[in-house]
Amino acid sequence: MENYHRLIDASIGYLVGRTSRAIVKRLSKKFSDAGFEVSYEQWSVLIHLYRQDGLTQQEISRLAVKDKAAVTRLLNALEKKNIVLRVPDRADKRSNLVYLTHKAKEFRPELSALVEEMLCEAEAGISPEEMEQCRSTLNRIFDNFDALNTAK
Amino acid sequence: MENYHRLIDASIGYLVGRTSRAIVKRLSKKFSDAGFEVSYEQWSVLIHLYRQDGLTQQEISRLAVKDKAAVTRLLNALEKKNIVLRVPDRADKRSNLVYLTHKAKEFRPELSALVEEMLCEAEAGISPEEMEQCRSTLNRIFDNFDALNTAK
DNA sequence: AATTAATCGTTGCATAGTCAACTAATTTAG
DNA sequence: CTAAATTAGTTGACTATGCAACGATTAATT
Repeated sequence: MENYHRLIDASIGYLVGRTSRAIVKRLSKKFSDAGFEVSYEQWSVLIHLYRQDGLTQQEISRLAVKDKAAVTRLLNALEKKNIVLRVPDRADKRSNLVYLTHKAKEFRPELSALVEEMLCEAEAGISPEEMEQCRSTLNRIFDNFDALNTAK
Repeated sequence: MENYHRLIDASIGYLVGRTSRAIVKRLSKKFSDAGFEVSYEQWSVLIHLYRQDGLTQQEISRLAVKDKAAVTRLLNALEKKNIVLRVPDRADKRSNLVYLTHKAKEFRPELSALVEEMLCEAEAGISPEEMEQCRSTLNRIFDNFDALNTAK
């Protein structure tokens, strides 16, 4: 009977899919409860800018592992809320350089704290070694697909 | 500097998110290349029906870990393509029982084979023990969030 | 038995993600 | 140096997701 187990409950697609949705749900709730008008996905763009300001959209797309069209729309939302700023690159007129506003810098610590909270919730009852092992395996799986998706 | 590492590259949200998207992308390509008009998400509903026919939409929603509105729409798409069939439950007039059509049963082996292929690609160069460990950790993480998301 | 609760499914609204087509700018080849 | 190829970003079309509100039906209370 249980030829299905491998295709469902034990399928890595099922496991990462539902975990991903649960995380988005949890962090979105934390953000909105705390009164921030930032979605999880918008955060996933912001965090790269917090690490380094003035990236092009292409760079953000690559770092966040999202389609450049998705990045365009996330930035539209963030720009409308005065959280980021697009500045045309004078050296290459095709590019925009994306900068954080003062407002964005101001609430960085609070957002980071909420994300830290979420990460702790995720890891409850799981040893650091086990988490590290899991991260490493997820990286290997992603690399396997990345090679296939980009190559062919 | 690298306070950011934990919030980005090593963040479980980042890792499961990008892996999930890579899997959806890969399997969608496999399905469409093979000429099937079924998306990954539609498959994620179908698979539960292959295991057991005649579920209610509520049951599918719970099994697939998706909002019931999402299930309604996936079933609309599947029904339009004559892959599933909604039958009003005579015992409880609020419910529909969802059945597979002959067509769906016919292409089950081929779809399953493509999913198996994808799972093998995912696990390339990773030992069975490591995969099992990863699955177990992902289950624990999901359970952590599930408790929080449903409880509060 | 009648009112109140809860449940099943649908719909409207909002956010995301991808692909393909397109414009504008830049780089590479001939 | 011009023509072709590449790159950056935007837009439109399509799919998927979740939340909240709703009507219909069933279950629970009193």
